[in-house]
Amino acid sequence: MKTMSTTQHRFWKFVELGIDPYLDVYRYDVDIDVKMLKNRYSYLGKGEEAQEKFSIAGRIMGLRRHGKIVFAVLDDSTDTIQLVFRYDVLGEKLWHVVDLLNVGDIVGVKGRPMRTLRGEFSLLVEDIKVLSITWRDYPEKWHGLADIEKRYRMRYLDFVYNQKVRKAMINMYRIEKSFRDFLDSRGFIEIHTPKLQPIYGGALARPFTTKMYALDRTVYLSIAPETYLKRCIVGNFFKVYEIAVCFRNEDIDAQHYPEFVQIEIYWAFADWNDMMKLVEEMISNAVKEVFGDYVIDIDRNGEKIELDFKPPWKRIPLEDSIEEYGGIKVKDKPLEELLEIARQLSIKIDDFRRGKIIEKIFEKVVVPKIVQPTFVTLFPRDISPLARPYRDDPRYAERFEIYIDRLEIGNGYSELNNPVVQYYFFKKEEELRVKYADKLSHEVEYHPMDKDYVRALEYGMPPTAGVGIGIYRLTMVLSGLNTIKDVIPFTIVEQEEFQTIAEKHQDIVAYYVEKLQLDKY
RNA sequence: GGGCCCGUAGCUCAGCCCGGUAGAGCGGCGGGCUUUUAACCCGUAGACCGCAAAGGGCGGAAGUCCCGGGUUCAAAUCCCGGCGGGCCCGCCA
Repeated sequence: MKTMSTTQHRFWKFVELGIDPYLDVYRYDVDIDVKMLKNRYSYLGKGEEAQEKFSIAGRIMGLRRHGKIVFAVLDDSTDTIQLVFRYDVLGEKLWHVVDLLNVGDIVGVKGRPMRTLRGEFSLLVEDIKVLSITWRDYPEKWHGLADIEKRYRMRYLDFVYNQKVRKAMINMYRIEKSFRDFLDSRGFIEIHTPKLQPIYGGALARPFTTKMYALDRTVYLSIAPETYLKRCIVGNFFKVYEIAVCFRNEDIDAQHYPEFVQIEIYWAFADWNDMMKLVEEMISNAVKEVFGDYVIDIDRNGEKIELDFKPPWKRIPLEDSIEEYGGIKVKDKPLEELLEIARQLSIKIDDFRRGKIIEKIFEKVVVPKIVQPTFVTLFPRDISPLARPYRDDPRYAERFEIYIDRLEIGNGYSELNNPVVQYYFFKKEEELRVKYADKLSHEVEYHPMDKDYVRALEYGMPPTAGVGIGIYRLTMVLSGLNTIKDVIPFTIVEQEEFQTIAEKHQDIVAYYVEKLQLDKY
């Protein structure tokens, strides 16, 4: 808003006209949405008007004033439509209202569908009701809201202005719905696991800690639902999943955010191969449902990418991929040679497990080259403490990761159901933690010992396959967005100093205190 | 944790390198225009503070160009520190 030293606030002009939406208007009868209206009257020719009247409501996104005719753009969240306000149609009184409109105001309008001489489908407005006003100026129409800081600070404006972000929100909802429908049709049920846990686990990450006053103890925010969903398997829920919020106290970048959503699926009597089939079917099915085809075109910062989700996806063992994509042989190489390869690739190694080094090399030379949906299989056993050793060679785990457009989207394996080996792996993880603790402080994470989980396995877990798929990352890839924060509805920003309208305009505060008798009741 | 970049009117930005009274477009306000599509044309206020206000006012102040210091006759501009945001690297998906 303007500073009020030279101008009366627009609000008072509405009051003069006898309009105060906060006092007068509590609802508005909408009888069609813009998308449907446009479809129904697509046949209208230039200059033609329909006879039926419709009421629609939404936000004014543009105003073009031409004297006794005004064109506006209304966004009702399904689509936008041009409104035509004509003096001769509206009459003196309503014309004053149109005169006061600003971009950002919320209105309900009633009128007849028409097509202008220039061919623009419109609503010829016969009645208008102001449902809410904006007290702040909206961004410039051409650039919209471009400042990145403001976009995250005022995400509601980002939603209004940035179609790609808006679409991503809808895409994400539809993908999740598609996953749920798909799993439901196969007999899976969703179970919500605790977000507050006494022992964190199911992934290797630094947790958030918080205080639970009821029990006077420290608890961890869930870093993954895995160990609880597998307890469900032990509990004879043989097909379970959860679309779970996970918290990991790590840094933020274009691919990571401390709070994120993933779907984890556990399927008893199946192994990793079954799970890969399920995953490629589930994701490709969702892509087809949401985007209409298995093959989709992505615009990533002007770079055109075609992604083909039609099953089956490429499968390649991790060590083979390093050779295929990077021309480097790592299979059966001694540790010293692996370290030398890492050094030449200028990879900093501070965790000297063989598998970790191979994984690093993989991330450096292979990941930036995988564009089409791909399963990378056979991960080193020593960095997979919850996975089952590969049946043909115990140096590997029956584990796969899903890569799409150079991003790790998911991770799955034949679940380790042997409580004795599970305990042994946890013990090893503990030792690693101790070994590197003083050297690296918080830099390297290991899976903590979880005896309660081991006991659950001791009651007998069937052979089971599991997978986790990052919903934000998948949505980000499918929406052509470059940073994960763009698909997260609201991200954290530091507090900022600013004044509210009430702080700036005591006269308006006084008006409402009087009108609503706020000081009396 | 390390490196780099950005912060100027409600919005989008220029000005900074090379110090000399703070700019444009959009938006606002006033006027014109009954078929526009970032409409157009004319005029105008607006960057900090205070006071007035049924109507576009009055006054202060060389003064917050994110904030605080410094250099200088003079700082939006140069230097140092901080705050906020972004990008890259390390770590987690």
